[in-house]
Amino acid sequence: MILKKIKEPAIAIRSAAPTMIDVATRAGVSTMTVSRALRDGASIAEATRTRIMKAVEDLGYVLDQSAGSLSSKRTGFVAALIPSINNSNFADTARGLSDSLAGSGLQLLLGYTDYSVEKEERLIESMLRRRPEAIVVTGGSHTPRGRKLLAQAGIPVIETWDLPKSPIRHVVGFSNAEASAKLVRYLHGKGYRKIAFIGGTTNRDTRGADRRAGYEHAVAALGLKDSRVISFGTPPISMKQGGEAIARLIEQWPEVEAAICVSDLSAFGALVECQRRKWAVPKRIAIAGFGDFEISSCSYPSITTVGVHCYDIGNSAGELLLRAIEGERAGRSVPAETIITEYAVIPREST
Amino acid sequence: MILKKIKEPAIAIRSAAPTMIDVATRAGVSTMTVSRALRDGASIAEATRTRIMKAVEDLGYVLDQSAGSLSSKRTGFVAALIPSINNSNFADTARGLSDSLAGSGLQLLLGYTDYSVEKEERLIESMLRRRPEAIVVTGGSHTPRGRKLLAQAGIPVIETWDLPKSPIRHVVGFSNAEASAKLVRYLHGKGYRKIAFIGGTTNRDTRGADRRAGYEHAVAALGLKDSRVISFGTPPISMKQGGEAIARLIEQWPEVEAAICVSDLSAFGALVECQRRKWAVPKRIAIAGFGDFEISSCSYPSITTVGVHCYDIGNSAGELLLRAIEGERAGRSVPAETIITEYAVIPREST
DNA sequence: TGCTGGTATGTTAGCGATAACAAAAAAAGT
DNA sequence: ACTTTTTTTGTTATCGCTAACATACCAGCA
Repeated sequence: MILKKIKEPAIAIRSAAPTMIDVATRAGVSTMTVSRALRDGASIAEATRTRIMKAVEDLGYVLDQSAGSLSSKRTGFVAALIPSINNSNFADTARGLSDSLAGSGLQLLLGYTDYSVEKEERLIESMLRRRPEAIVVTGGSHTPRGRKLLAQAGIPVIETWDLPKSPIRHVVGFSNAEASAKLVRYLHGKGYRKIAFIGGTTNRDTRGADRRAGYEHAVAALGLKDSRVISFGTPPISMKQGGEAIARLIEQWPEVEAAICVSDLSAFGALVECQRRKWAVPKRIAIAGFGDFEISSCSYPSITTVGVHCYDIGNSAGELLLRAIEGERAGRSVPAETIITEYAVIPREST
Repeated sequence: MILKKIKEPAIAIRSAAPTMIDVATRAGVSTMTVSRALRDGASIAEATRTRIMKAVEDLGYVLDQSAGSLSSKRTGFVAALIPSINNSNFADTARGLSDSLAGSGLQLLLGYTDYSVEKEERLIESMLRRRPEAIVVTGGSHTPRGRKLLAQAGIPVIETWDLPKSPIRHVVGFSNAEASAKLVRYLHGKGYRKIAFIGGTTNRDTRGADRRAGYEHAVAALGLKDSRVISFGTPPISMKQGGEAIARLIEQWPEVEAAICVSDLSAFGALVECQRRKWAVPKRIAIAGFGDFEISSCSYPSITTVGVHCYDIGNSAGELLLRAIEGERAGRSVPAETIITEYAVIPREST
């Protein structure tokens, strides 16, 4: 009889993962003391802490944060939505964000929208179900419902990589149109007059669309008569598509002197296509990209581009969001902030 | 008196985000019914469901999954650790994983280890705190404690991108050493005899180290007297470092005929450096990479490489993990599985 | 009319942790 | 020795949801 009494709980306890109660029992303290020992900053007698840690180690216990966040009302999540995980620009932003969060105990919940606002809306909702303490999105274009969800979420919202006309709250970005226009003016200053733009076929990539708009605006402002736009491939366009696009460009407008590509990847594809066809770059045609990917500085000839501080966008967003979270928790009202990140035309050998 | 009673809760309730109780009250049902309405597959009268959805809409209610997972014991998380978020190979794997999870209701918790097993250990622990239903890691090298945490977690564990000697449980990958050896044999078959290897300085990138080992083994097996290894830069080495490395290689062993680079990025950097120095590729020196990044097919000349099915590694890992989760929940014992993914030498212009 | 078998909804009791307060123990001061 | 203060630990009551079981309801049929 006594034997049975001892045996049963022993078996029952080992079948499932240990909980804080198991640790507390083993260390001879209450769960609250265990909870305190596992977070830093709480006042615990050193001997007790050691005893608890021993029990934790013995049982292989790992704290359950979902349970903790339910009672503490802090999930420790920050949600971030980027268009693509395969684009080194956005990956850099994610890294910047992740790095700025390190040490704060916040964990990044990453989602990728595949450049679709509909997918973004679904992601916003599924992220919000996890009760993140802040959310970072890319760009200022959202579905009406997505926008509403963000606005009503009751957490800091940061839109990045763009300067939306009517931002939801905080912004960390720059004007893609203005950056693109700056590149046009740079080419104009170098003497090029017949300047073309290569981009994707749809406006799915809103930043790409903004760059095109900036190009058209700048070309008109400079009094260059015609704009020459090649739209080819579903955004984001690849290296290969950049190559095909430049072939079409030269076929359609043989007089063209320079091409601005929507991204460095397509610019590199265009450059290589020119090399294969023995069109000298920049003599026969100059090529410029956007984004300052590693490849633009490494190719031969190296590619003129617009340097964007991708990592900093993420990093600044992270710092802004930490400030906002802390402010809101302290009951202060946090004013909407817009951080404009820098960019610059980087002249290289291809123009 | 009565007025006060009515007012107070009204004020109190509106201050915070609405909970399921608010929705239930508004729709005139119990929270259980709301809970059922918000998940599919439950038997609910259509009229009731409509009424509940209306209340959800009116209140802007979003389900709290952390609370739900506490009681249902299912968090809906899958953790995945990759070395770098900026490497398109691993990003592809993450995408494959994410895609295979879509529709299952599972969400990816991504972490990057920066090629460090120590950082991996910390990440494993912080991921485990979120009680993921499965965990995917890159490679078979872990700290002893990391290994123990994984083994004791009580969830399916999948090691990827490698074929570990003693796997923890499931594996989806291939032998990097064998793949690298295959590339050596391919070059040997093309008549190259003085073959070099370019990689990083440390073994932090264990797959890179395996590739070097495979190279050395194959060179010895073919009876080629000397191995020529250039170690340069902290892994993962960049395009620029690939360029510097090949310059050193030619300086040190001018007789060298072919170079295998640890990745396509460094191979591209090496290629461009050769072009700048007017060393013909492949005539003066042949160059091969690893990974079949987009750049290797797009560069001019295009780069011979080993094609690895990165996306499939992630995708297969996802499918395997879904099976394992389902099996464990059904009480079945799930046998350890090893899925070997394909790879192939892709001959191109650079060799 | 009463019984069966299904569908639709409600009730109760946690899930595993932490906040907020309470109490006990130890240290310090007089 | 006896307060007073500080440090350490414990108690109780949730957090917001869902599992498991209980019950009400309805149609169909003998």
